[in-house]
Amino acid sequence: MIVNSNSIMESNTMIWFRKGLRIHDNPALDQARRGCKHLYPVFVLDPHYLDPDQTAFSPGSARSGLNRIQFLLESLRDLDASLRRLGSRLLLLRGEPSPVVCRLLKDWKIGKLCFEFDTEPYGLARDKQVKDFASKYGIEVQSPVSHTLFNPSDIIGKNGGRPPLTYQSFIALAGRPVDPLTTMYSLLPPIGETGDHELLSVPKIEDLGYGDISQEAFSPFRGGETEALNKLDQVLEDKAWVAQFEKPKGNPSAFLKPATTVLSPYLKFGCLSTRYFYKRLDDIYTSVGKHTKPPVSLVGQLLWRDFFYTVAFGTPNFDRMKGNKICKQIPWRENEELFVAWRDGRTGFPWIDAIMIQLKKWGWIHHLARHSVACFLTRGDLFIHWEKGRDVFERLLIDSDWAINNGNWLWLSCSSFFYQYFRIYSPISFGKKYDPNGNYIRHFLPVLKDFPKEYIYEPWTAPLSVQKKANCIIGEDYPKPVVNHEIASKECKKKMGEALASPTSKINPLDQKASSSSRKKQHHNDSHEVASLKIKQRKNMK
DNA sequence: TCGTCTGTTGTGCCT
DNA sequence: AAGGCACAACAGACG
Repeated sequence: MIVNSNSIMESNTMIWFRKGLRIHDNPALDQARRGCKHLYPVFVLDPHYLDPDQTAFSPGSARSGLNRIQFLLESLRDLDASLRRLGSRLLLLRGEPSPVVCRLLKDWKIGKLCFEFDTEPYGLARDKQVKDFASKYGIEVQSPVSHTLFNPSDIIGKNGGRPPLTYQSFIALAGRPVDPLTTMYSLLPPIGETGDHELLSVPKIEDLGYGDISQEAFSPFRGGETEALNKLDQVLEDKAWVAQFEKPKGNPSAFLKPATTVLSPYLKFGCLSTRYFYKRLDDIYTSVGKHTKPPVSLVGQLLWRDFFYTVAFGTPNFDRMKGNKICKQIPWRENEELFVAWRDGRTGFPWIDAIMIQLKKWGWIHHLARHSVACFLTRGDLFIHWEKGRDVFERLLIDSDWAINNGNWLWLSCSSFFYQYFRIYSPISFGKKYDPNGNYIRHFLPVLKDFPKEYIYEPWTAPLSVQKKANCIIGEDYPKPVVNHEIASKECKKKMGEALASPTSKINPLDQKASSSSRKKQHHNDSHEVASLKIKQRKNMK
């Protein structure tokens, strides 16, 4: 703790925005604006996040698809506008965030630095550099936890130093979250001298070197706190819907009016405070009386978010199979061809492909749609590593969130939390039960739009005359299925059963040395199974 | 929390 | 008035 002896140092404060791109319920901002003469609101544009990467599989940077970059820029534009209304503005700089912030701290003679605590490994490493620098120069640092309902450290502490691994145990530890701040600002302290640092205005996506992007379909969801609060009001208007919300009952094929709130991208960037959202929901529950409960209710969804944040924070290598103590070790297979077919929406299963196209175009898909394609890629059909799928989601989703995305891939692939590996989503009947006419498929896969509904989920079974009439020949205009679901899912179940029963599924190659003989044996079985599956697939293609 | 398939039972409506 | 029919809701097997 730095003593408040140096009034010159005290007078300059920096609020460093990363997530938490909002004014409302922003503890870091609130702490920053107190008792300072000059307030410097900073955001650092990271070239790795923004600049085009030609080697990536979709338009975007090394770290993000175009839709999420767009969402971030919109959020920054909105934040800047809000700050300007309060007599301030967003100071935008470009470069690697930590060194840039350190330079600014020094050049602007900052006495106090505030930023929202970030629990992700990337954020922790980034912030450590800045904290070390600050402590070296006697700069006070405040980093309140406000991205989640609870402080993951508190929950882990209450649980004896280990993160709770079930939702119910998490709930038992959590209690009620703290109330959001309700302070309304009319004016923030002014910005001081900024010297010769180049301050940018929020770039347009065209300014980032993406050339002609008019061909890319952009997400229908706009970023920013203003948009978030408007959407929240819209969602909460229908109190009966809010009170009766049950997550598993949503319709994944609804896209004109999605079955969930689609507030996740705003939570991801902190355009919407999760504590404020919680409070608003709680008020509705109180006024309505009868309402659904966790885990299925809307509040239950916020708690799921905190659950995954907590486990992710307390689990080393949470985003990997190897070295991850809570992750089953499963001999996933390598198959680039099948993986690329999945990623690019060319599996030949219209339900799967339509979802992957919506993901690419919108940057958002329904929760159960995520389940469908994740199951298909991993334990359901292709038996490909969940990390490969995780990477695709992480890039394309506008709401992609490190803890939640990894948590759900662990869940869906039966690698952690959930192990009912024989519960496999059918790539044919699951979608059909919600959307028998196939409107969702027709919309996202227009090549199939004239297929009769009898065949639209399994177009390869349509007689050639039907294919001709629909102007879409399977194998030419739309791919044949890459696997036979009956056979592939049976193989997967067999392999999952063996993998989960095997003691090696618990052995963690980085922690414990598996005996070399058992490893060899496992590898042998693995390649044998892949070979036999390939033969079967070839047979089915005919 | 969030599977699929099949078979049974119950319901509403028609003739 | 009883039988036929379609369909929803549910239960159990499967793995």
